[in-house]
Amino acid sequence: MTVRTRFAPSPTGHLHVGGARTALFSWLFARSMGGAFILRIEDTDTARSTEAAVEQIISSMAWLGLDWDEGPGKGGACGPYRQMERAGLYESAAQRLFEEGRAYRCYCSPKALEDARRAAREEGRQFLYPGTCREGAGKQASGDYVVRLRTPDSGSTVVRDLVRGDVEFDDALSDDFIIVRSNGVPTYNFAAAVDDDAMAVSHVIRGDDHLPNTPKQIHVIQALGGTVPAYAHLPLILGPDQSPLSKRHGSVSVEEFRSKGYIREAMINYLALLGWSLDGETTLFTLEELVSSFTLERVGKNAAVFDNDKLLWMNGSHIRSLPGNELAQRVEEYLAGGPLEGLPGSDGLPGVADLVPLVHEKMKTLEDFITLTGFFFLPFAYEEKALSKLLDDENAPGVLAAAREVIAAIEPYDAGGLESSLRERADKMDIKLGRFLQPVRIAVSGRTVTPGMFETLMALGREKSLERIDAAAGMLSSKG
RNA sequence: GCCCCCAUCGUCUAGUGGCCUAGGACACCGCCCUUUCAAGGCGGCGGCGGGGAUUCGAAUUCCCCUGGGGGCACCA
Repeated sequence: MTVRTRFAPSPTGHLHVGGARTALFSWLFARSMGGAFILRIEDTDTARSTEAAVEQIISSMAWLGLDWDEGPGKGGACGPYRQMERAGLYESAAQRLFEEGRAYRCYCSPKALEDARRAAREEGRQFLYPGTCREGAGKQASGDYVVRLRTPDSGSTVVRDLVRGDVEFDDALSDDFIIVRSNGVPTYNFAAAVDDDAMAVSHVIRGDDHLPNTPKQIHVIQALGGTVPAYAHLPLILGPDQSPLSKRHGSVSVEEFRSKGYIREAMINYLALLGWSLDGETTLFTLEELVSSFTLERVGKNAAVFDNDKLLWMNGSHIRSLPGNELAQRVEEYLAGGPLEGLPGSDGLPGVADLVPLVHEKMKTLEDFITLTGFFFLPFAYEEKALSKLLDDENAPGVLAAAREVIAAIEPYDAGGLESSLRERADKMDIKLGRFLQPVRIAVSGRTVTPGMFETLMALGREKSLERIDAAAGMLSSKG
């Protein structure tokens, strides 16, 4: 059997990390089985769906590297891949079911049903559509109607789930649900099932919240005479307080993480481990490694809390394993379009490629590049903490004067020479290197944390270094 | 209320009856390295929700309870 999976988001907002995780698992499964991955846009909720959201989702998926074999912008044998463009299919499917007596028209007013529902709730019992229009109601030829699927009154429907095992639902507890609204638009459970069948989806991989819907979809597919696919319901992703992850927990969209300087490798790796594990030992994976080791059998059943700390650590780890030139490229891309674009490297300033090697191992996000190296290309300013440390250091004036002398005199001006001469000078003054370098660091960068001092002095250049040291020394002496 | 799912360190998890005095990772705390900060190395803290049952033996099997979550729409 050919494996065909699909990711079917409804375009009502950005791609959420939960959705991304679902997409990733579907993608991984398809890729690992040599199957096809389909992207299908479920935009039947016309009130909430937007074109901008479609574009957002597509761009987030592309950024993550989750490419699809069939879908928007790609085409495919089972298209179109947007449900609103497939209206005819649902219509004819519903018509067929109606003609075969597997579905019927229901003329009950929404108001009457709502009242009955409320009454049932107040009495504490579950409301089930009573089947008022089930038999012979088609004769009633006037008024709005919806189409309902005739479902079994007894027996049970078993969902064969690859992560949960078999889950049994009592058919007596479900009713004849609506498959076509009075406005002619199909409902989710109908459209999704028709499409899964029409697109020959072999494995439906989706969030846990869809498990209770599954028997309905199975009923649709069976009524259609189709083949019921295998299902795999993934556990939910929770926020730190164990409630379902939502905006109030902070960043939840892939786009937000991207703009905060997270890289796709880390995002993918982290998401993969949210609900899946290889052996409990291996934590760092490349996309290729995930493809070769992913299996549905290793997907866990319990909901997982999204841990920003671990993601951050993992991002740093993946940044560190990027080749230097690749990281520089990512930083350039990250800066592109922002206020800093083109600033590093302009006007004799050190460029991104010059600076990246100095901070490569310190960066946890691409955004860190800016905080770590900003003093090279942004207008000089002291950090408050750094300034007070400089002011409090009684060695500062002497050290600055000595360092100035060394830096001004050294020939050639290189990191090795700088290091040995500065070390020698610190030695002579009987000051430990760390204490000696700190005032210089602050004078030159305005910060207490910088890349290695000698590399920093090199990247900044002799002239600028001296300039800043002189400014600091001047400030110190005028202050008394 | 009814139906369904889930339950190992704070978090992500390994674990499928003896290899578990429960392993790894993040976080946290020490120490080492060191030019600041990271990174790295070493060590530490910390967990099987509760009760029954099966068994020579349960984290692992079964039942109940508790807790958390999902669903019960002309939303998806």
